[in-house]
Amino acid sequence: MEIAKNYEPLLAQEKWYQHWIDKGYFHSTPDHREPYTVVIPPPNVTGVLHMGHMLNNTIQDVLVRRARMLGKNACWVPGTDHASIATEAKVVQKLKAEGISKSDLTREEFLAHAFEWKEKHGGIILEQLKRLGASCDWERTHFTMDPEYSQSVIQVFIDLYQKGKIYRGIRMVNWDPEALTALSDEEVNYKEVNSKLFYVRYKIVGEQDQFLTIATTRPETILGDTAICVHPEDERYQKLIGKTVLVPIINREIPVIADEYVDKEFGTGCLKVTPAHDTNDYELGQKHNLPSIDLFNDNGTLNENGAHYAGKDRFEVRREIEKELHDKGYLVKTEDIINKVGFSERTNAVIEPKLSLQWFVSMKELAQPALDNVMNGNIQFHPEKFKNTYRHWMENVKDWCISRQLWWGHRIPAWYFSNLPADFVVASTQEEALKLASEKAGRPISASELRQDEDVLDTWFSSWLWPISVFNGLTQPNNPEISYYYPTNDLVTAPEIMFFWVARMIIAGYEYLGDLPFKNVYYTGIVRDKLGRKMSKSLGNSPDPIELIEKYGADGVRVGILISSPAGNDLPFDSSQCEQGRNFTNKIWNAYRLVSSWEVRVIEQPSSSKIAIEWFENRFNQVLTEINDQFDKFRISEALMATYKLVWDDFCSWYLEMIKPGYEQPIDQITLDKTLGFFEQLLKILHPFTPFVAEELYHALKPRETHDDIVIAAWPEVKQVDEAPLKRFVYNEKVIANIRNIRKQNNIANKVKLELYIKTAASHATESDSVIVKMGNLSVLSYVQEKVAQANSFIVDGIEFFVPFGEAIDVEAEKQKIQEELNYTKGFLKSVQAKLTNEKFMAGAPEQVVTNERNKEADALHKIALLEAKLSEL
RNA sequence: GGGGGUUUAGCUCAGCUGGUUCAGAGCAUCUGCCUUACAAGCAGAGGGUCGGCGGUUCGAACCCGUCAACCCCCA
Repeated sequence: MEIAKNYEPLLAQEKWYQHWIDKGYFHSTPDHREPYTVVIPPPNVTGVLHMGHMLNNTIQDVLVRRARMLGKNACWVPGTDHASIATEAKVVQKLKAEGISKSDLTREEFLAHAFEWKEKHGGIILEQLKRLGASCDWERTHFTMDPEYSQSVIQVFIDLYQKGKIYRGIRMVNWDPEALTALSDEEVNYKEVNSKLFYVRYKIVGEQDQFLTIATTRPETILGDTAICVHPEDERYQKLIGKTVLVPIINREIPVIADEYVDKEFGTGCLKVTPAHDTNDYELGQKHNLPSIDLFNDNGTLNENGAHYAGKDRFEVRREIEKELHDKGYLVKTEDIINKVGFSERTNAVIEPKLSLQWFVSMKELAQPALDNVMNGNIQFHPEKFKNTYRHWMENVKDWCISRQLWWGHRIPAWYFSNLPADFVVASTQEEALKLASEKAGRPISASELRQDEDVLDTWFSSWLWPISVFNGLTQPNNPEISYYYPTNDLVTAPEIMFFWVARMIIAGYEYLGDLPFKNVYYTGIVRDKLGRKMSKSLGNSPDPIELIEKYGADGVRVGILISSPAGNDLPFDSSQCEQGRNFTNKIWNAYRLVSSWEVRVIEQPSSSKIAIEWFENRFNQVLTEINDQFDKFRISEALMATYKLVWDDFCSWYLEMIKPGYEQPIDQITLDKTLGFFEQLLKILHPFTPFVAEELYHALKPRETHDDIVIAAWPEVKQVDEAPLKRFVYNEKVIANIRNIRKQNNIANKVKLELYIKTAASHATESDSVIVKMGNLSVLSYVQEKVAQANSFIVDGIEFFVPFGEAIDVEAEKQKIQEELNYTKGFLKSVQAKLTNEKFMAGAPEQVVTNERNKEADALHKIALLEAKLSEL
């Protein structure tokens, strides 16, 4: 049968993925085997597959597939995250396009639209992951708003509330005036922007025409000022401390206070304090008992405290107030300045620090075990350097604002029974809330009096339970699944969400199961384009992963992604890497074509084949040891590179060439069987990286029993390595490379057979001769006592080799070549002898090192003698 | 402003406790080959003051100091 010259991946991909699913190979149930569990970082339901997912999930799949072959009960749990803000924004947008405004809908109606949207789009990424070959247990697909999952989220809220770890309070929060919700600190991106620094003067009360000048980037908040602050040691302002000044425009009187917080060097050294609108000012206000004057409405417009600016947007006010300050003589000057401004991660609106009544998790105590168990290595980070960042954050952890003014998410289970802030209870059902409320109020509370909190919980407040709740570990404590699969083994994720997610999962793990959620965290880098820019939809610089798969095959893309992405390092991605991956799969395919074309006949096994087999067997085990080691250290790209070179260089370029019969010549049974065996072993170690071509060829090699598939085949065992054949082979390689060089330098075609004479004692090992004859394409290989005249020559391991000249010779070129080598060797000898005559070296260096230097000296002397003799003969 | 990291070939990166060929790999480049598995290939070659300077040592890519550039996190 004619086999295609190039591997066509698409058919194989569809066929084998379906086959794996049909056989249930990815489905796991607890059994006697050691579990190997990975939970997927659940992608947003809003998302489509991007290169970051490709990298992340390829790594997970490689780990999972290898674990499965190692005989573990591998379970990779997939799922999606409801992504409160992002999804709500998408749904609002979609409704808007249909002419529906969110405010026209009831909560229930809106949620109906949202669920409909989720059903339609929420599974797209998971479907795309199948194209990549992801071996997830699809029967276990979870969603963070599934009923039982939601139940666990509410349960945790209630539990933490009862433990006093959740509280409700007025705090400064990051307010997104566009999404109209509070955000956690982690959802704010600080970016440098060009701003103006406004120098504004405030009249000092009780002085004639005396002013104090402050500098601010936010003149629109002046109306909310409640103090001016200076540094207590700032000589310029000593006499002002304790006096009062008038806020421009509205002439409200405010005190001048002193605090070391103020930077004397910045601006004028006078800081205006607006406790309601700046986090640091808020803290100053707390410390000095200053009132807070809230200036803004939720949507970023000014409220009635904004005087004649009420109702106008904060940025519009900034422009207008500049003019007014100027016209009225308050504005001293403006300067250009670059400062950092917080933007909402979701809407990109400028964040407004705002005093707001929100729900918080008190973090300090909860975080302690999570910090300790990473620092002591119970949970390992790869690469380890991320422990530093982690520690820093955990040691300075702040309370976590978990309420969001949204509808899409888990509704906060707090129920109010009056308008007083303290009149609420926390309960999982209305029924229970009624009971508790009645108790708390000391009177019967009716259902109509009870009102549930309108807000939902931060999405991360549900995803921090992911490794637990996908096994229903909270709703059904100690059930067989959670007992078996938890703790999970490896988590693969991006360092960007170390705090959002990783740290909090660890916290939840210790708080709720008293144990770590995973043993290893592998941090991937960011996928960047050729110019080093992060790949993003808005830049349009990201290739479509599905198109890549269609162009290069899933295996090719997997290799392309992994080939240069060490843990924690960014991956500068270029599709040429996928080309390399595709070429690699094609190479494997063609190796199979070669092997499959051979015809067996009863003939004697050539000794070159015997040697090749002995060598490759040991080589394979040597490299397999290395590959296993790389995997154990999570050095995935290096494991891939070692595999790549073993297949391409060792197996294809050397082994197959050594055993390859001549054109239309048969092969002997032993060699063929051994070769097929090697091929099968290679396919197995290739399988985690290139599962499709591996499965395809595994079945092409020979007919298989029903359940004999590579996806569940056993990972090869490492066998004892015999160093001797490996060493001999290095010698062979050198000799063959020299012969090839002579061909190259003298333009001798590969077809022309050469003669090789070796000057050495007869005792020299000759078992490799057949390999050298074959690979060097020699007509003669013979041992001689004397030098051969009129020949190209080279030296390997102190032995001289001669290849007689053909008709054309170039004595001068040959002389020059020898001279160059002679010069180099003499220089080398000199440096070695410098060490050996250095008394301090001889006294200080260990014996082994000195012996090595002595050997180097002897080798060099011998070589110099040979080269000089050669030179004189020419 | 505080903390962390990085700097080795054109690109992406290895180089474990300083000591055998330690200056490496893959890709890219160049040269020669359409050799009968594969031109998505074969066989070769070139390319680096290991960021700069100083120090410790018999010996430094590796240890110390310092300067510079870049990146990340936190404020």
